[in-house]
Amino acid sequence: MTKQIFPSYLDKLSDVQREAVEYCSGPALVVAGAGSGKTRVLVAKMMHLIKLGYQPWTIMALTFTNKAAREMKSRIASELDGVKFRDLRVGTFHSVFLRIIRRFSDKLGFNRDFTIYDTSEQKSLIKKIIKDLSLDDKKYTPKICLSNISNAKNRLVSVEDYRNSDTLKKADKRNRLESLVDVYTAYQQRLFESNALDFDDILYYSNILLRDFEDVRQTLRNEVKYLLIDEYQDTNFSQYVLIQQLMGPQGLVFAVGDDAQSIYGFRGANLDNILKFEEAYPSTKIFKLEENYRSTKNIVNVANRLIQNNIRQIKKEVFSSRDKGEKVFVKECFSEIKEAEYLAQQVSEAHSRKHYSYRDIAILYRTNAQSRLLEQELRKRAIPFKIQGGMSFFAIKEIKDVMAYLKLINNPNDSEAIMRTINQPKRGIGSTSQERIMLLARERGYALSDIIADEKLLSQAGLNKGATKNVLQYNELLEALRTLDQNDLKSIVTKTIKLTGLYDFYCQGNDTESISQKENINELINGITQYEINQHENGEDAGLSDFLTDMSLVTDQDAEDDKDQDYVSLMTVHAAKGLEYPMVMIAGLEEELFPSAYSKSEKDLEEERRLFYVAITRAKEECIITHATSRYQAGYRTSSVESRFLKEIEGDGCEREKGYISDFSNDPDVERFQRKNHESFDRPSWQLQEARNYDRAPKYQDRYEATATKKNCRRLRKIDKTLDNPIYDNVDYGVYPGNRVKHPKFGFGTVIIVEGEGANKSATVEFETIGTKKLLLRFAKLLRLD
DNA sequence: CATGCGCCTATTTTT
DNA sequence: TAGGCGCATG
Repeated sequence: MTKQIFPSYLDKLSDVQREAVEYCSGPALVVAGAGSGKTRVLVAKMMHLIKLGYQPWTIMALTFTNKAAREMKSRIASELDGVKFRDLRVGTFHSVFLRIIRRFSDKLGFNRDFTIYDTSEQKSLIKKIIKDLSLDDKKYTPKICLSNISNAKNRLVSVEDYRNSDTLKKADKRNRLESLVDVYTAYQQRLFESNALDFDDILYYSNILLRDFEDVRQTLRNEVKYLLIDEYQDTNFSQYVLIQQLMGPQGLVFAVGDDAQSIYGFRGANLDNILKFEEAYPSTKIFKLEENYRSTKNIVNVANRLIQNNIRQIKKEVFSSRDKGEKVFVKECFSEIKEAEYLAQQVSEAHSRKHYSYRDIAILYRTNAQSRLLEQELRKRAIPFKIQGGMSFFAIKEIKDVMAYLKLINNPNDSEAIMRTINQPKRGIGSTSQERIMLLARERGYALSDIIADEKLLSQAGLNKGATKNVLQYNELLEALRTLDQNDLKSIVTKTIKLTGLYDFYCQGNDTESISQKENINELINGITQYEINQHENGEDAGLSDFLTDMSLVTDQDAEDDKDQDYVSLMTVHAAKGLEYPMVMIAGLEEELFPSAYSKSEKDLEEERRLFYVAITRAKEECIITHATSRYQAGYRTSSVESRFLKEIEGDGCEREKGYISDFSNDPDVERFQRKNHESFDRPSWQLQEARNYDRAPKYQDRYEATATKKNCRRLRKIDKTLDNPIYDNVDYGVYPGNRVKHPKFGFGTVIIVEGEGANKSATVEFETIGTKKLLLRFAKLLRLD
């Protein structure tokens, strides 16, 4: 009988999957290996709970991407009659809790119409703060400040906590960043004044709401009976505590995740959350989904062999019942150019000979910069492709401008939006005037929105007549925009674009830039129309504030892929998480690249290994891995050592093809590289100033002259004079004349002589003698600078 | 106040 | 090689 209403959702499951779905009497953790049907389990769980009598809206399901949330929602809504989209409390952590914060915003002292600041707004705000506090902007970069603030919030460290923490004080002192507390303090203050939150605040304030407000806690606990969490391995401390506060240690928490796929540590994800799930929820039942339905035996075995090398992980035996399939193939290429040629050729062969569709193929890489050459080679062969990720639509200048005006309609206090729009398009309010306004706001505690509306305040700020008039006009424009009907999205947007003058500014010219700007703006209008339609279909509101809220949480990651188009996908490994392709190619398996040069600690290396694991396990049928022995990077040609991970995957089911050039001196490529390299030797520009940089190996200092500049920083300029004592040493891995190599002791050097053949080459290298602080200082002395 | 040149640095990025 | 940013110039 039940089966008629709930068609076969349990039948489709394996035994373990079904057990996990049916266990509903306490917290549970599902450790779901790659390709083990985790989404299916989550959807089945939801349906099962509804079958047991839970009202749909009492089940909260949290994901990390909008895409995952949308997929879950639509699968449930389509399989269960009578369950409406909007009844499902399924969404990303951020979107679900953003709603909750809006509901209770008065408790936090925020106005209900608060804005969410994106990364670029955060950055621009922090820059102003650094300037205001007159801190050294070489030491206090936006990146450093923001990552510290973000870390603090993710660990639920408030401004006061930060100020009172001896540990943090010591740490900052050690890093000579004593003023970070002040930056954090000012940053929070400014956000508050602008009635704005950043991404981390959403989770942070949700925690505060649950911690400090008994009534909120009670209300929410009554509302949420069961909690489902996807990708649990990627939760951070803030999310971990949030879940606990909401559900309690005995709570009905159903967490699904794979510790082997935790790749967002750099964003605060804490692997311990999944490793120590039982400690947080003592009565937990653990289910392990170990059958990989996605990939062939060879692929699963190779991936297993790799991940074995990690110490911090949950024991499990992932297996495949499929055929062995093709071997995982590892190909050594001479250079990144050869690598790209090879991969493009493989794509083309797979398409023509093996009859793969282009959309069956993905090329993955560690860094976005690697996509360019691949792009070139694919284009050469007229292979259709799409690069996933890259610049997001909302990061485009003209789109940000329009969005800033829209935000300003909604939240007049949004100071970032004011500063962005006040002279965009140009209306004669230059940087001096802008600074004067900001100065007055800061010193006298006025709100920006008050100053721009008040002639007296403007003259008090020191603006001249012309500028004052312009500011007042700008303010009138804003007032006029606010009278528009906020529930007619399309009209408010088109009118905003016209009335602000942005349309004239961007859409008039006939040059390629103007045309693309015009296209982007039209794209925005189309998107808004589509948004209105979708919202109405799902029975949800589509006012300006809904739109702004939703848009503040979308990413390009969420874009639907075109099912009818046939193209090869290019993306970073991070972006590939959760996806699968019959054929996967992974490029650039070299030390310093994959694993990244920035991942030196054991912990970081384990994360890189997991990243490679994610990459391999995207493949269903075939996996090709490449590495180059020489790579042009950041302006230099460098020799690369193959990634340590390649050794780790060697064995059954894995085949390698190494060093195909034995006599490089006759290879036209080598000659070309030498020539190219010679050019870069002669490049006049090169770096290294400032004492703080001395401990980093500088580039190309075979010949330099030292000069002192005003700013107390030394500049060494290239002169035609060879260093007295070049160091020569042998390097034992594949190198080519003219390449730069790194020696553990001597730093960077240039290959001059290479002996031996094939993979057993060794090289004599001339090393720069000033790779370290000490040596550099000595060098400076030599030139009578010190 | 707007524009252009030269200098500097250079991961990954679910929200 | 490239984008971003600060400073100097018109």
